[in-house]
Amino acid sequence: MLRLKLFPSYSVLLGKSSINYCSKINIFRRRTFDTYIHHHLFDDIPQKDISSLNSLLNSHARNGEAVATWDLFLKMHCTRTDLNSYTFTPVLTACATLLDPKRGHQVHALMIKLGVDCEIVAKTALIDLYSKYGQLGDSVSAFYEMRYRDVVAWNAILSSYLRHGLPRKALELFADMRKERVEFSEFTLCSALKACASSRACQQGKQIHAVVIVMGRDLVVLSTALINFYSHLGQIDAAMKIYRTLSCRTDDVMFNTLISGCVRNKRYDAALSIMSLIRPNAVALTSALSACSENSDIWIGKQIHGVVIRQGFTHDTQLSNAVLDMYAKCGKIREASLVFDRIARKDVVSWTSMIDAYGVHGYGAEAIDLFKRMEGKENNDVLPNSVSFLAVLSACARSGLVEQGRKYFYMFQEKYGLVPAPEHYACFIDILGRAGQIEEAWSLFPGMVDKNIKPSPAVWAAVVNACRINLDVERGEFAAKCLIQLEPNNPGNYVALSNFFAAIGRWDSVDALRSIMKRRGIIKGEGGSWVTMHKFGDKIQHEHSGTASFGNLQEV
DNA sequence: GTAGGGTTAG
Repeated sequence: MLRLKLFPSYSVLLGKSSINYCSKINIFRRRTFDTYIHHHLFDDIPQKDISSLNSLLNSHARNGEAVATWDLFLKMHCTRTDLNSYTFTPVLTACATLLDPKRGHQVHALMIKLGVDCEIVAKTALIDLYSKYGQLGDSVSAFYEMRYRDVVAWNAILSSYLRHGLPRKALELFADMRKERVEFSEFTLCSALKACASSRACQQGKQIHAVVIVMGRDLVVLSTALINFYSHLGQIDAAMKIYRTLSCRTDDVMFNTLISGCVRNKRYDAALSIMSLIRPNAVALTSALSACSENSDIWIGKQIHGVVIRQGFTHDTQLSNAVLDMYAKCGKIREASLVFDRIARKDVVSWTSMIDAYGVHGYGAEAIDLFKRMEGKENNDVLPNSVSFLAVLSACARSGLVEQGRKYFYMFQEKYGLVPAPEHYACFIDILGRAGQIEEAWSLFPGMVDKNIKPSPAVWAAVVNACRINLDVERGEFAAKCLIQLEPNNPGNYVALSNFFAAIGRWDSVDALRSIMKRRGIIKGEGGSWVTMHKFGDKIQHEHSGTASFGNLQEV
C-alpha cells in the first residue's frame, strides 16, 4: 500500500482509538500529502467522534475544498446532535468562498439556535463571512456584539472596511485599537498600510513603516504592503528601495505589486524589465499589458499576447480583457474584436471594453449593436453597469447619434436602475449641445438637483461647449464662471473658455484668460499623435497607434 | 478554528 510505504508509522496507529487518530491528524495536517493521508486515515477510524469530524472539516476548508466542506457538514447535521463552534468555523469559511448568502444565513441561524454564535472565533468568522457577502452592516454588528475582542477580530473588521472601500473608516478603527492598547500583528499593519495607500494618508503610512522597522518583522507580505503604499503615493523610488533592500524571500505577489507600481507611476520600461525577471503569471501579464495600453506599445503588447497564449492563460477573462484593451488602445480594433469573440466567459468589463473600443474609434453603430448583443440571450446574465452606461453614451456622442443617446440615457435608468453620475450628464449634455438641443440640455439641471447630483467640472465644461456651438452668451458666461471656480488650475478648462469667448467675439476675454493663465503659471500641454517605427534590416515598418498622446516619435 | 500583500473597462 502506497500509504503505508510513505508513512509507515501510520500502520502502527491503525486499530487504536479515534482520539489518538485525531491528535495525529492535527500533527500532520499542514505537511505534504496531508489531505491524502488525512482523508484516507479518516476512513479507517472505526468510531468517528465530533473532534475527528471537525478536524476533517477543517482540513477540507484549509485546502479550499468548499463543496466538500459543505457536503460533510450536511451529513454531520443530519446524523449528529453534538455540533460545536469548531464545526461551524470551517463551514463559515466554506460558505464565504461559495458566495451563496442563503447557505451562510442558514448556518448562522443554526449557530444561534445551538448557542454557539457568541464564541470569539465563531464571531470572527461571522465578521468575515458577512464582509465577503457584501453585508458590511452585519459584519460590523458581529464585531460590536463581541464582549471581548482579540487582535484577530480587530483585523477581520479592518479588512471588512477595506473590502467595502472605506479606508478612512479602517484607519479610525486602527486608531481605536491603539486607544484600547491592542497589540498589533503583522496582519494589522498590512491592513493599515493598505488603508493608508487607498486614502493617501502619507504621514500615517510612514509612521506605520517605522513601526514595521521597529517590530523587525521582515516579512514578504509587509514589504509588499509597503511597496504598494509608496507606489500609490507616487513615490516609486521609495518603493523600489524597499525591493532593493529586501532581506526576506520574494514571491509572485511582491513582484506583481512592483510591476503594477511601475505602471501606476508611468515607469513602463521598468515594469517590463521586472516582468522579464519572473516566470509569467496572469496578474503580472495583466499589469504589463496595461503598461502597453497606456504607452500605445503594440510591439511589446503583441509579444505579451504571445506569452498569454503559450502559457495557456487564454481562459483568464480578466487577462483577456487586458489583451483586448491593449489592442483597442493601440488602434487595432479588429484584433480587439477577435480577442473579444474568443473570451469564453465574458464579464461586464469584456463587454464594456469592446463597446468603448468601438465608440472611441467612431464606430457608433457597432457599439450599439454590441450593446444589444449584451442585452441578448448569448450573454449569460451579465448586467451593464455605470461604466457600460457611459461607454454607450460616449459612443453616441462621438458618432453624433442624438436619438440613440437620448434613448439610452433614459433606458439605463428605467431598465437597469442606474442613477446617472455627473459624467453621464456631461456626456448627454455634450450629445445635445452638438445637435443644437441647448434647451433640452438646460432642462436636465432640475433633475440633477432632485437626485442631489452636484454638477462636476465636466458638466460645466460640456455646457460651455454647448453654449459655444449654440452661441448662447448669457448661459455660457454663467457656466464658464462655475467651471473656473470649481477647477481653477485645469489648463483644459481655459481652452474651453477661450474657444467659447472667441466664438462669441469676446476677444478681450480671450486675452484676459491668457493673462490669468500666465499669472497662475498654467500651461497647456501640446497635443500630438504617436507613431512607432520598427526596423527590420534596411526596411522600416510603420505602426500607427490610434490613441493620441503627446508629441513623440519613438524608434524601436 | 478566525484575519493580511498584487491584476482588467471610464
